[in-house]
Amino acid sequence: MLDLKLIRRDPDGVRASLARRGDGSAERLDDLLRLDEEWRSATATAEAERARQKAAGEQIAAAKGKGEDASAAIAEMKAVADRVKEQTARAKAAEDELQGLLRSLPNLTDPTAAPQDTVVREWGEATKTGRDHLELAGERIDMERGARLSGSRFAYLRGDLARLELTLVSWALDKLAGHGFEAVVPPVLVREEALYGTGFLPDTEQQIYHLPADDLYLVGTSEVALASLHAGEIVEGLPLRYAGFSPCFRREAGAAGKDTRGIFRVHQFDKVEMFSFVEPSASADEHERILSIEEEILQELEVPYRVVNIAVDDLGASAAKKFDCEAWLPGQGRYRELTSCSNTTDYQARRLDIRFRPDGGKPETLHTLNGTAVAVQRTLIALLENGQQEDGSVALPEVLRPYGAPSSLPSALG
RNA sequence: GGAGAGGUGCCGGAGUGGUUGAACGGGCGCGACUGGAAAUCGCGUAACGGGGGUCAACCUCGUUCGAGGGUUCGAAUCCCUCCCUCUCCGCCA
Repeated sequence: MLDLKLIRRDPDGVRASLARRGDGSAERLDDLLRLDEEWRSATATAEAERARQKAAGEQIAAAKGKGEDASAAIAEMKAVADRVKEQTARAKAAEDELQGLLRSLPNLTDPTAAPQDTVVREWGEATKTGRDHLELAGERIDMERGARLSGSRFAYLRGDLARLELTLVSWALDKLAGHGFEAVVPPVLVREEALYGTGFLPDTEQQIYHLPADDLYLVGTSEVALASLHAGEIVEGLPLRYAGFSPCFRREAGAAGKDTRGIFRVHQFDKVEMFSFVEPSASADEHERILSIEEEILQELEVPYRVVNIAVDDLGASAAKKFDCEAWLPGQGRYRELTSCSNTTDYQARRLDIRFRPDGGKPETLHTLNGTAVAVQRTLIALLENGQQEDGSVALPEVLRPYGAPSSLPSALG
């Protein structure tokens, strides 16, 4: 949610920032300003009536206390009470409409968010082509039985690969702990408020699983649960950093026919996610910091990648700026998104009412950021395809050895 | 799933229709006392919104006693819905 006071102070600046999204949100600003004026005028009227009512109420109380008859005053107050009710309702209606519009607007855009997708840098040799992850994994990625159980886009991870997931996660959590991120296993079944608070609603409803019998939603990322960790709080000790490990659920409606082979795009996957709560002045640096951790992870996993500054018209509602790390996948012969990190500035924090107290000052809305550490399924693809040998076996990165990974996975060919 | 109890300020805990933003205690801050400290005493201790303002640490009005509705001249106190916590039984990883 945007800061209403900022919109009042600098409507043109806000309009220009929103206009970069090209989604029509900038055009709704005039309506918002009009509603704001209406709300303020209605509020002033309602509060003046209310003040009169309270003052008269005290007199009635005082009179009764002295044993005097207050029935005349009470009769008179009925009219005032009606007027208070009427004006309060008017102010509430204006406020509801204003809030509704305000909540529908996406975040402002960062001036350094790119006009078009822009490659920031590349790392590693992105030249190799070869077998894809399904050929290399064999039955260790079991799509057929996954589909028999749950439908398309579901898979069993078996044997070596099931073990490798745990290795990756435990390695990642250790690494993140070294960077100050506390490990968290969050709930993945959440209330609607959490999705509104993080800006996934009303933005991506077609992606989200809903359980109507209990009115709960399955999260598409632990970002939702991590952001809500401090909802409604005035937190201390910034920066606060969390590494969430959880399954993620996505309906992938609208992605029919896209990435249908293998586990690149599935309805359920596991992810280690970074999430930071920081002071506003620190969020740009934190964004770079999270990006550098993502790069460190890919480098240590020996996966060639490139960093892309994502086009401003392609950002989700809550992000002011986003980087993707795209890994080179020899099976596809191209770069594909593996991880991603966003600076959501104060957008989620305002919706979730998360603040901090600056030195001796009044509470202020803080900034939140999120980034993928390890998206397990896609990382497995990258490891399999980049580590593949002539004979179909797969060399694994050295860093995983201390966590129990073998130096290579046996071939599934044969 | 069944049966009860309860949600009040930073914390504990009063308060069942009328100057209650909220007794009392604790914590915390400032001051006094002290060579210093403890103890003691005094004062203070929220957030949000509107309006004003030398746009500020200020003034003023309003809101907030889990959330949202309702009754009433007036609600923390009465009614309804929802959320949460606790206890007992059942069930279960």
